[in-house]
Amino acid sequence: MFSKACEYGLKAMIYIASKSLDGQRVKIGDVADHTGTPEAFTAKVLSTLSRHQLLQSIKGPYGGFELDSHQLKTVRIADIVSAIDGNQLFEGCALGLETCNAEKPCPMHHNFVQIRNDLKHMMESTTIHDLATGLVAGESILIR
Amino acid sequence: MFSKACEYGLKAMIYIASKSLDGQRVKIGDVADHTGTPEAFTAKVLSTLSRHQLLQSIKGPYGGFELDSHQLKTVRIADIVSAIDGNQLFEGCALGLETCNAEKPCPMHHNFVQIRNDLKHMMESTTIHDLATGLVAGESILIR
DNA sequence: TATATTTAAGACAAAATTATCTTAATAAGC
DNA sequence: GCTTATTAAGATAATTTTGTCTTAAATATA
Repeated sequence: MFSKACEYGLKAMIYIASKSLDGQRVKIGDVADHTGTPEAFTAKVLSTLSRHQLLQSIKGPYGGFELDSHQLKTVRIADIVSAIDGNQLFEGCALGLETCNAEKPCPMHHNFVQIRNDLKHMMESTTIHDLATGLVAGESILIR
Repeated sequence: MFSKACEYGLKAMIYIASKSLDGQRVKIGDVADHTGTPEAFTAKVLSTLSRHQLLQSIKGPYGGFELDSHQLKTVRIADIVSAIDGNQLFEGCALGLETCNAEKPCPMHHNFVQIRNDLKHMMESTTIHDLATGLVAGESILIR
C-alpha cells in the first residue's frame, strides 16, 4: 500500500508528534530507535516532510525535530502520504490507466470507487494528533 | 496499490477472459496489443498465473492463452493479486509491523481495519467473469 | 520426421527504490 | 571566534522491480 519511505515517514511523524505533545524535541537517532527504521534513510524522509512544512527541524545543539502546535492540529495522514508517495493511491486508476472515471471506466473502476473514497476520507480526516495521543495513552505501539 | 506486474496481470486476465467468453484463444502479442502492456514482461506474469492454474496456456500453432469454463467462474481478483503481489495488501500492517492486530495495534490499525476488510471482501467476491462481461458489453475499457 | 508456431525459462539489462556514507550548513555555549 | 552537536544535501552502493533477449520445449500440420 505505502512505500517503505512512506511507512518510515508516518512512523517517525507519529513518534515525533507524541513527544511534541509532551513539549519534547527529538533527535534523529531517537526517532530511529523508537520506530525501528533505518536512521539515515528516515532522516532524508523527514527532510522531505520538513520542506513540505509538516514538521519543524532545528539544527545544532539541542536541535532535532518537533511539531509546533499548528502542525499538531492540522497535519493529516493524507498530507504525509502525498508528500512522500504522491496522490496516486487516492486519485489513480487501479489498473494504471491515465484516464479512468465514471464515463470511461476501467473494468475495475466501479468496484474500487467506494473503497478509494473511504480511504481518502479516512486519511483526510485523521490528524497526526489523533494518532499520537493513542500512542501516548499506550493504546498502540510503533515497534516490535 | 498494485505493482506494475500485478496491473499487467489483471489487465491481461480480463482481456483473455473476455475472449474466452467468446470461445477464442489469444496469443501473447494480441494480449499486449489490447492491454498496452510490455509483451515479454506480460508473458512472464501470465506464466506465473498459469503455474497457479488461473488460466490455461497452450504451446505451439493455434496455441495461446484462455480461461476454461471453471476458471471463468471461479477465478477472483484476489487470486490474481495474491499470486503476483502476495497477500500483504489484504493482511499486512499499513506501517509494516510484523504483528499488528486489535490486541497489539499500530497507531493506524483501527483506522484501516474496516477499509482493508472492504477491500478484501470486494476482491474475494469479484470474479474475472464479472469484469470480462463488462468489457465485452462495452461498459469499460482496458487501454487508452 | 521436418517445419513452423507458440509459450517457458533463464540470462541479462535498465530503472526505481532503499540504504549508507561523507561533507556542508547551522546554531548553541563557552 | 572556537568547538561541539545537530540536520541538510549530495554521492555512492545495494537491492528490488521492471523490462528485454535468447534459447529451449511443446505441439499442430504436412
